Amino acid sequence: MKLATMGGVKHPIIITSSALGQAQGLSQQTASRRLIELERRGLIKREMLRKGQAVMLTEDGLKALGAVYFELKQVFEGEIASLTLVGEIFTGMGEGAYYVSREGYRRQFISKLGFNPYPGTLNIKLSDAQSLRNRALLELFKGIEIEGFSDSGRTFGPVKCFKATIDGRVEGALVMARRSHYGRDVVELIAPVDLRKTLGLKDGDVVKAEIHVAH
Amino acid sequence: MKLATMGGVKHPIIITSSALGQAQGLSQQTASRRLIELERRGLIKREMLRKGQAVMLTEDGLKALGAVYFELKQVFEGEIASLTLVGEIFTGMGEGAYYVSREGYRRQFISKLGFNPYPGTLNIKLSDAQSLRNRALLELFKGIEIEGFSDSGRTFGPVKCFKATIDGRVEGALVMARRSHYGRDVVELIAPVDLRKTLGLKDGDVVKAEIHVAH
DNA sequence: ATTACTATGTTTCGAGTAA
DNA sequence: TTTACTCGAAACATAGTAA
Repeated sequence: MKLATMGGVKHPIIITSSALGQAQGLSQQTASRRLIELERRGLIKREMLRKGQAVMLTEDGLKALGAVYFELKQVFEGEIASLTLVGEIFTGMGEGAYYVSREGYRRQFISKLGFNPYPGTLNIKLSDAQSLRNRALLELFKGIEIEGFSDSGRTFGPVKCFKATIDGRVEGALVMARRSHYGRDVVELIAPVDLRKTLGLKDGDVVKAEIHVAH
Repeated sequence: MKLATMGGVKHPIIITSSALGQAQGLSQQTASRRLIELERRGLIKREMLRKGQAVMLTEDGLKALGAVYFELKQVFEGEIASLTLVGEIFTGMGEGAYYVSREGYRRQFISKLGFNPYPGTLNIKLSDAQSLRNRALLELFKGIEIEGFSDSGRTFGPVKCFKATIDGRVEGALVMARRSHYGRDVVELIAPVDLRKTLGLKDGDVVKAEIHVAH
């Protein structure tokens, strides 16, 4: 938490173990040992410098902190209903259309999301820090589970979904594969209609998705 | 936190020490000891019942939890607006180093900014109109107050600081003396490291500082 | 300068158990 | 049943110091 409040979420912070200890009212040795332990647990990444070290939270580290934040948020503000993601749309290589139209998935989309998805996904590259944080928080929610299956010798993994309102106008869903072909800063949306056409979007346009997270 | 998430904020919750321990992956003894300690510190109120005890957070207990919540909120909601200042660096007459390394200031920098400043300041002459406007706006924010003090017959005045991200890489701070030896178009930055060395800067180079103004 | 190891002291934990 | 004490064990912190 101290590292996060010092700014180690966005950029690495350059700090010495003794300064970190001092900031926490602890010794240099304890700060050093804790940094080692956090690194071992994969919660931070470190790089040693001549004067101190560059420290930054990992995705897992931010997630662990998010779990605490979340619990407290529920105490102070009640349940969270939705998270907003903002980013630019871009064209993928058509894998989205392929997966979405697999019958094993399509059937579940219809029964669990309540709509027959248009064969294609809208790819969004998240741009701002808030969206990246919200994307990390989404990992903590259960969402709507789409089960994996096998089809003609291929296996298709399980997928987690969230209902979403896209640009305040279209009801669709966010789909998150356990192992995505994109990085953590990309999300994919589906809807009963062709989102590009319906919303009049082209590559580079900014789109906003409100993700509904029934707890 | 566990007691709060169990509902002990509004109404007392009725619980046994062994159930509380189990909920936290701890023993009955530890849960009991912790309840005693929380009560001693005035963070909870208790009433023993035949089967278990009625436990509720006090005002102080909720306040203590709130302090943690707000710190995390700033990490995740980014409730910190920021202003960008751009300008050319130049060499002063070494006064910066003198002031920064006064123990009366240094101690406060460590406790209030979270780092031990490198003994020297990076002077920036603001070049564009936007930066000059932002510099003026900074006067309106409270910032982080560094108190004045006396040392061997000399008085050192109060200083206002803002945490800052310099060139998107280093976390430091903007320091603004109430009565600066420079004009309104000059700002001074400090950081835990030698900014010139770390960022590879020389006189005349343009540097960008993102000033965080706690809301 | 740093980081981080070793040794030692201190705090925290839980088994056993009294009330 | 409970709560909570005692006490040995485990975890954690810091001083001293090597690299």
